[in-house]
Amino acid sequence: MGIDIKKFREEGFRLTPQRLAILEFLDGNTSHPTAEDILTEVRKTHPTVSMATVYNTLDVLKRGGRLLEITIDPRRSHFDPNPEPHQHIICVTCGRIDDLFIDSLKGIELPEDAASDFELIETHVNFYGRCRDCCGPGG
Amino acid sequence: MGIDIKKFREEGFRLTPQRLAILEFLDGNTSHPTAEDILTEVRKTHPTVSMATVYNTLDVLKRGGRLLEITIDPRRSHFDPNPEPHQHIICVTCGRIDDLFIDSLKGIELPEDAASDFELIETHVNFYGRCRDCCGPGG
DNA sequence: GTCCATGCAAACGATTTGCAGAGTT
DNA sequence: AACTCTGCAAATCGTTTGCATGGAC
Repeated sequence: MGIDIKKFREEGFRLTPQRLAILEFLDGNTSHPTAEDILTEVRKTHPTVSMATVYNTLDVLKRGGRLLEITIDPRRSHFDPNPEPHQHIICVTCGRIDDLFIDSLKGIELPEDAASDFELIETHVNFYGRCRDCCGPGG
Repeated sequence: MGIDIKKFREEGFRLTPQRLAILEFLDGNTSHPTAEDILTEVRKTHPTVSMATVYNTLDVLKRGGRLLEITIDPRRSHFDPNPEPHQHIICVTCGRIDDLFIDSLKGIELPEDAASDFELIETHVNFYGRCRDCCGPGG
C-alpha cells in the first residue's frame, strides 16, 4: 500500500503516531494478521495503543480501499494490505494463510446473466486444505 | 443432501425430533441461513428448541460432510447444505447470498508447486458486489 | 438401562460503543 | 481553537460450554 500519508490526509483522516505505527506494520505485510496480532505488534513500540484504535484505523484503511478484510476464519477477521487481486491458500489445521497469484484466475468473471444484475466489487478465491507440516503423523 | 436418516445413525448419531426438524429445514435449502435463521424457523414447529441444539446438529452435519459452513460474512457463519462444488455471489449491501454454477471454474486447481505441498480439501469462490435492488438511488 | 442429546444459563471472545481527555491540524 | 482520535471500560452479539434432566437406542 505504501505509507501514503498524503492520501490519508486527503481523505480527511488525521495521522497520529498510533496510526503511523499500524500503517508501518501493515505495509508490505503478507502474514494476514488479525486485529489482535496487529495490537500485539504495535504495542512493542507503542505500549498504550488500544484495540479500539486498531479497529478504528483498520476501518479507515478499509474505507480507503487499501486494506482487505478477509473472512476466511469463522472466529476472527484477518487483514490483507495487498490491493492486487490474488488468491489465498489456507491450512485448516494450523491456520496459516498464504498468498497465491494464479494467472488463469486473473480473467475470472461472472457469467453474463449474473453480471447484468450485479455490480461486482471484488472476487475472492480460497483454497482450504492441509499444508505439508500438518499432513504428517502429527497433523 | 437428502434426509439421510440411515447415514445419520451409521455415523453413531441419534435422530431426535429436533434434529429431524433441522434436517428437513436444511434439505434443499439454498438461502444460506445463519444459525439464528435456522433456530427461528425450527421453533415454528418445535418451540422449545435451543440454540445449543442447532449448533450441535450443524456440527454433526459438518463432520459428515453434508453441510458447508461458509465464512463470507465477518459477523456470523452461514450454512449451505449443497455439497456440490459451486460459487457464491454476495450482495454487500443487503447480505443476500446466491449460488452460482460456473463451468469454467470446475477445473480450477492449484499450481503444481503449491499443490505438491498441500492436501486440498475444498475451494471457495466468492463474488462480492451489489445486487440490482441495491444499486439504485436507494442502495 | 446406557449413553447421548436437550435446554437452560453462564461463559467466552471478537468487535463495537460511550465518553472524557489528549493531540493533530 | 476546533474537532478528531485515543484509551479505557462497558456493552454487544455470535458461539461455546457445563450440567442436570430427558429421550433414543
